[in-house]
Amino acid sequence: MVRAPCCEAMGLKKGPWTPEEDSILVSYIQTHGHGNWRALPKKAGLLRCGKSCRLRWTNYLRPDVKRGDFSKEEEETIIYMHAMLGNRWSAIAAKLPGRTDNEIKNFWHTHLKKRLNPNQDIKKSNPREKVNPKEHRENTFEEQNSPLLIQNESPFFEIKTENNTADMKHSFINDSFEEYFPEFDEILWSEEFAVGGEEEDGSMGQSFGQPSLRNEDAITFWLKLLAESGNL
DNA sequence: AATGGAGGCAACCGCGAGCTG
DNA sequence: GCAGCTCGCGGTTGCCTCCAT
Repeated sequence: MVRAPCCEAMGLKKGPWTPEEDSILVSYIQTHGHGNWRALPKKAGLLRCGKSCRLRWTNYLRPDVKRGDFSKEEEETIIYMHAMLGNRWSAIAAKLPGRTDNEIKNFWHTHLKKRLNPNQDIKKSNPREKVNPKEHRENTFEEQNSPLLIQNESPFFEIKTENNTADMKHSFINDSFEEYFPEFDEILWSEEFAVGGEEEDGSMGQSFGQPSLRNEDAITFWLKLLAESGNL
């Protein structure tokens, strides 16, 4: 398959968006809808690629995007969802109306990650060091799929809040997940783990497909499995 | 007041999935 | 079934701001 050339080939603009560009994009979409993103910038008269327009719209210009600090509830939701889903930012964002995956991802990396793993602070000696993306993806498979368990080597985690009033300690194995997120299984099963949804290791989809497992049982099963593999 | 490092955030890149002809 | 295209996602980068010295 041949990749469609992106922006740079056509001398299109990159970098931060100006207020003028924003207003052009907003007014075009409000009038015509976004339709085909690739064709949009040309029609709207923007020197940007469609990808850039889509990103700008979905992350910042959409009217329903919520700006500002994350609430305590939102933080806790992110932490819990991340513990369950790993770096599935879009799935986590689906649980937080008005928040975008990019925003959540940034928030996680800049605030929550450190708070949850103060000792495992990302190697800071050379933060801009280039990493081979391919290699990186392969190496971080475990982290992506069971970050909580890898990071803490225990099926527990603590949420440290600024005033420490909401410190929590969860046991995923013992607590009822639905207690915290009654509607979560809807996302988990309909969006994320529906037929063949997650098959990087070649087994997940298959096992999740087992109709005899209740949702909670299945979650428990996978958490136990991940916990065990983390101790190997 | 100048400067250098660290942190935060907006934006880009590359890949895979899904759709269509 | 295949090729080409678009879209969405997650990882990464680069710039800007803030703060300590």
